[in-house]
Amino acid sequence: MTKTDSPDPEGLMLPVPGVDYGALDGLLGYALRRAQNALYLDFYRATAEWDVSPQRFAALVLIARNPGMRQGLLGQAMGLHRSGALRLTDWLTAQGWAERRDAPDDARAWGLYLTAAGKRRLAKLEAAVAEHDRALLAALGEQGAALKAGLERLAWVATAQNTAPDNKPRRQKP
Amino acid sequence: MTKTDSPDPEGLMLPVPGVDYGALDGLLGYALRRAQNALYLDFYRATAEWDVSPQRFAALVLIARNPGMRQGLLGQAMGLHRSGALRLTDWLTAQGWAERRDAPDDARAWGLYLTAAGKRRLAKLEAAVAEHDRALLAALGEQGAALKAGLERLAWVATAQNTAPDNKPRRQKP
DNA sequence: TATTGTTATACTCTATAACTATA
DNA sequence: TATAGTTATAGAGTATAACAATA
Repeated sequence: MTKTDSPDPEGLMLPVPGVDYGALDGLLGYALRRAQNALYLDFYRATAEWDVSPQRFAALVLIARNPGMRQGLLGQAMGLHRSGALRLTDWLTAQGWAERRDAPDDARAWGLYLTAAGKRRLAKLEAAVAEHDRALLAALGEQGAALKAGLERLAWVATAQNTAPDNKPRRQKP
Repeated sequence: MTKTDSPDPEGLMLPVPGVDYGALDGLLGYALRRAQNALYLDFYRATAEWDVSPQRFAALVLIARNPGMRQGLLGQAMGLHRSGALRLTDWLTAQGWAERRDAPDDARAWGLYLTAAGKRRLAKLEAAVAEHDRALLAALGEQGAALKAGLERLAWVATAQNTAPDNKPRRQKP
């Protein structure tokens, strides 16, 4: 008789001893992917109690700081397609954390607002996330601030290459 | 009559003027996400001609550098579940770029190898990716090397927090 | 009993396309 | 004709669970 499979989450993109990573080890992009993978898992650990993904956390913050914002603007700020912003908003309203109200100046649009429950949830999440980030920066020491500045510059540089006038036609994401 | 929707890829996680990002702007994790988003789109632009995702590119490199490697080891190296490694391998073999051969020492396992076509495709991809990375590093100047080192340290630090003996139980990825 | 790989299934994320109502 | 949001659908990506063959 075979044992029932144990849960097998993995997800840790650790370098495996004995595996040759070839060109990957030299790539800035691969280092970035490894770091993002590790931070993603760490974010989940830090917020395990509240079960909210980084994306949904970001949406809560944006709606809280920009009450009445349009669904489409939320999508634009988060790099999402309209349909993605719709599903994200659906989820937040289903949790009872956000609500759609008619926009006064445009009958086609909604204004998004956090509910009282949403504000309470966000307050807990923000505390956990801030503590998590603080612990990371502390572990990195003085390298931390430089790293954050470097990442911001990298985002800018990569975007500039992507939107340069003379580059090849852009392909859709898969 | 309504116009047919034009394609609407978006995906650019640019800061939107007039939107207040609140706590997000201060978080290392959010800076990392923005950078990864920008680099991801830039990778696609640089490799548009060959239509291979970063993940599939990494799999090609790993199989090329570790001929005969097990499917499970590929998954482990890439942070994938067994079933994910299976689907990735299925896709690579369907393209005619990789093949499964019986492992000599274990009748349950496969050894993975690139085909001649797979090696040719990888050579083109590696050239494009290396050039892409070189351009990025050049744009970053002396900050580039420090950034890469910082990312590697960040991955290590976040993993250490995640696997520390006294932390809370880990939740599954969503 | 544990491991390798498979099959089947499901959920999330994100896209495309076509549609409605409004501007 | 363009925009805000919706619906329906599809494809990655990744997970769970149960299974067979082998170790």
